[in-house]
Amino acid sequence: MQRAIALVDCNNFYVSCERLFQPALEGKPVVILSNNDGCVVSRSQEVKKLGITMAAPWFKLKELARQHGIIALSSNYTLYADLSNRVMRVLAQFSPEQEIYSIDECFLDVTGINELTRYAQAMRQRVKQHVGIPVCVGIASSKTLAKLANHVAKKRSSGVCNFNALAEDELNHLLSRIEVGEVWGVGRRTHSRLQAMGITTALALKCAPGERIRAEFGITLARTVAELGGTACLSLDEHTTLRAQIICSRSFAIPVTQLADLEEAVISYTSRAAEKLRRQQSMACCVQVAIRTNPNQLKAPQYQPGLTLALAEPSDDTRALCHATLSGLRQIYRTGYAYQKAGIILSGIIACDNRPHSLFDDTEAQQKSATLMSTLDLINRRMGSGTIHLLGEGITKSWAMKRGNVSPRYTTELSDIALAHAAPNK
DNA sequence: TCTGGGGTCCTAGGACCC
DNA sequence: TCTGGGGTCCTAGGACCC
Repeated sequence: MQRAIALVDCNNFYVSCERLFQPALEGKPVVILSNNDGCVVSRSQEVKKLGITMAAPWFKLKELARQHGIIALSSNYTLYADLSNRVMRVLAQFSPEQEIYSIDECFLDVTGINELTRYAQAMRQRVKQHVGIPVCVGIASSKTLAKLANHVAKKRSSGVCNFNALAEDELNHLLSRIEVGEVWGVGRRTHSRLQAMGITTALALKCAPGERIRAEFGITLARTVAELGGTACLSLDEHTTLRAQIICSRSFAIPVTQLADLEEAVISYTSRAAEKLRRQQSMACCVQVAIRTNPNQLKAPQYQPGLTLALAEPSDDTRALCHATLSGLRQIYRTGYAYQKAGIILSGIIACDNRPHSLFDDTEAQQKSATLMSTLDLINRRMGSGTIHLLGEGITKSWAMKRGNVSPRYTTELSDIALAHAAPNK
């Protein structure tokens, strides 16, 4: 039986989330900005038509935005994450095998289902009805082809495209009209190298000699070529495994020069990462800390050090992890630089159940730590993130990022719901 | 003046071992 | 002066994704 993989992708996800709660934004050009209102991370259809690209720096677009009356909102990840969960729960009803690939898309194994096109229409309708977010569905025999089918679906009013229902020459005709850079796994670098070889369309890549691709580009692109030919090389990953690394990094609202401010930031990021670590019931063996100056500030002196440290024993205790990241920070910090960003990475991640035991384990201290951490997590979940935190995180956080125009957390914060109702409907 | 954040996979090269 | 071959493990860096 032919394998059938569906890729369901939300349309302009962050913009659609905002429109759900501010219907007045419907039909207007809207962009959502990254942290610090730095660049564009989601665009409405009207904005895409103006030629504004993904990740374009906002400050360069302000004049164009004024001319066209573009509405810019700061990103509100709490809201987007909550709506994403709802979309994914609805889609899970359509297949027992679901891979949540990103905040706004998932793969579903729909092998063996009859009338796939009608089935895909049912997905769209149910998500629209239950959550209010518009989605498009692409179906094909491999994940890479399903991504391309979705690309085609986005341009159709039906919002659905099923490659499995097409004859070979019909499919090839569609692929011949898609630029090779649109193929999943072909980034900027590979795109220009392929073009230099005369491979400019998805069809040309599908027909490229596998061995030459393998030799010149490596195994990853060779798999992509096989997938374009309908041979599934990538399986659905149902995320039962632990994350291999947990990253927390942010740019500052203003350049930071003092060690004390960097210390506050690093403690705060380590605390967020430690929460994630405990949420997946795991411990880390290594921490990495990195800071950097602004690489776009070409004239300023540049410095971007990083340091990885092994912990004496695996830990999920915020205090132990902060102790390590702070010690790393103090080793790499130098005066005389204007730092723009700091980040930490937890790695060497193992499940708590697999923690190695040693003769010298202090069981009592370990239990105390576990109790303290789970109490901390419980309070922060109930009372709001950051209710209890280490004092070293700082109170004022002068370095914290700026978000000029953020919407209320309509679905997750009681006080914001009240605010939403009190606000006059302009 | 102002350019995000969080992740994965692959590869090359060094250290080390027998 | 001459200085093997093969294996493993780790890390850094590159490329990609959304």
